[in-house]
Amino acid sequence: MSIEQKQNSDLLVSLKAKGLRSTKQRLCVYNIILEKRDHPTADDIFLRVRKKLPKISFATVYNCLETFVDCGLVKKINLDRSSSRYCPNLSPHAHFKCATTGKIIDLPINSEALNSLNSIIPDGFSHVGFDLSFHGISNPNN
Amino acid sequence: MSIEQKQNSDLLVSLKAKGLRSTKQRLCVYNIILEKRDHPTADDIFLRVRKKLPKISFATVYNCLETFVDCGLVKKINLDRSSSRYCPNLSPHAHFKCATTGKIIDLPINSEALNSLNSIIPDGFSHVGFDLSFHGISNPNN
DNA sequence: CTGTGTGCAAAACGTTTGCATGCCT
DNA sequence: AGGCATGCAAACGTTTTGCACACAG
Repeated sequence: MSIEQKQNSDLLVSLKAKGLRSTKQRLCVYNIILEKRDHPTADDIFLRVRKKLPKISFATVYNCLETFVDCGLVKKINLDRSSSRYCPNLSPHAHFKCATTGKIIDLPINSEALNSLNSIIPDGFSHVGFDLSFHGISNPNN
Repeated sequence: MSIEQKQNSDLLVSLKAKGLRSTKQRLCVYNIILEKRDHPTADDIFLRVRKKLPKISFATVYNCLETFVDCGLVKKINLDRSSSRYCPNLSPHAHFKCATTGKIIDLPINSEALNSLNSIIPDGFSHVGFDLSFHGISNPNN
């Protein structure tokens, strides 16, 4: 089974679990997000998907993305007021935005650092999720 | 010297250091941000400032806010795609957004947790700043 | 006086909506 | 066959812009 087929079957399961239909637009958008994992914006995704599905609309891209976020398949990240970006990395991680290259890099968060993050939250607060981003200059080798 | 005078003198020093002029609009916007410290949006600020300066424009509020952010007097926070919010707390802290009340609470970050955050960043990366936010349910007493 | 900051209106930008049509199940 | 998903265009909310005027230094 190819990686893409594996990915599609993940998608099918997740959609079915939510009572959602499998469409070629959803499959294509999902594969595009998994392909480069470069934190594309909705517009980036629209342009890439249109190469394969020239008739797809912007609204459909947004619909698909919202569906995936609701299913927990994709994370929406808002580093600033510009476009939201979409990330298929579901394990605990932070984002580092390089001021020089503009690239966004995933930084894994180990359990020790995760505990430390939890310690910031006062007792009695129920903690559902977090967003952590850094900005600076990444290593030139990256 | 009143707290407001102290605050204004901070602003005057910071503006002067950047070669910027002191205007009644800037003083008023700055005081509004310091007053309630409830992470107001630009629109919130506009409405509050207009009570004191009825002729102020939206563009001026945005200009002031951008100036303050550039001076490092105020932090701009983007928790989601809705309006940016402005925060005068300059010490290291995270934000907790309560899903029930919608309130945003500052959570101080001690030096231990700060070190832990730094440990997430790979060697060779120069780290300029971070943004950390949590969402969940805050303690009902808050 | 000089020119930066302001007020106004319109534009820009990313995203969402309403509605008719298409297609998955 | 039924109804959810799509495509289109227009609307939306937030923020930025261009320009003439005001006022701080």
